[in-house]
Amino acid sequence: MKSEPQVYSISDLERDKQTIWDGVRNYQARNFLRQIQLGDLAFFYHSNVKPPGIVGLMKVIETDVVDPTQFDFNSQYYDPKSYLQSPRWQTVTVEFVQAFETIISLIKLKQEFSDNELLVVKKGNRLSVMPVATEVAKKILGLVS
DNA sequence: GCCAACGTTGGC
DNA sequence: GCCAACGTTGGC
Repeated sequence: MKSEPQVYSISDLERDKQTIWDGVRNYQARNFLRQIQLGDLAFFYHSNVKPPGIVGLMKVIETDVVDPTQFDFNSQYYDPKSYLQSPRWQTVTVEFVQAFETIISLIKLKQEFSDNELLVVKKGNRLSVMPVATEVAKKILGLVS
């Protein structure tokens, strides 16, 4: 799950302990959010910074959360075409688990994984939420220690 | 700052 | 339904 750290960083999550992962406005990314199961772990990825990469780990503590910002007129994520009776955007609530001591940079990820193994290293992939296979996730965690 | 790789919009 | 124009993401 990607976030630009100047908008919301792993440090912010550590401070807040938990957060609703709001603002996703891409249907493919939303569909991935819908597939997330309670208790799933997720990597926190810092995008649009130097260097980009995975900076920590979090845990999903609530699924099928209606993104409140879609109904918030003052939010940049306000969606006038979404209705209270049938919300368009669902997301999850995540809990802080761990901030890695060093970033696992995108460069490192590209060295370790093919774009078939790990979607985030695929050229042109701009989705802010992507699935990671369990075996790949284990290997990534292995890079931390 | 550039630009590739998308996704979205709207005229037809 | 097609597709040109436009907007956005995000690595580089």
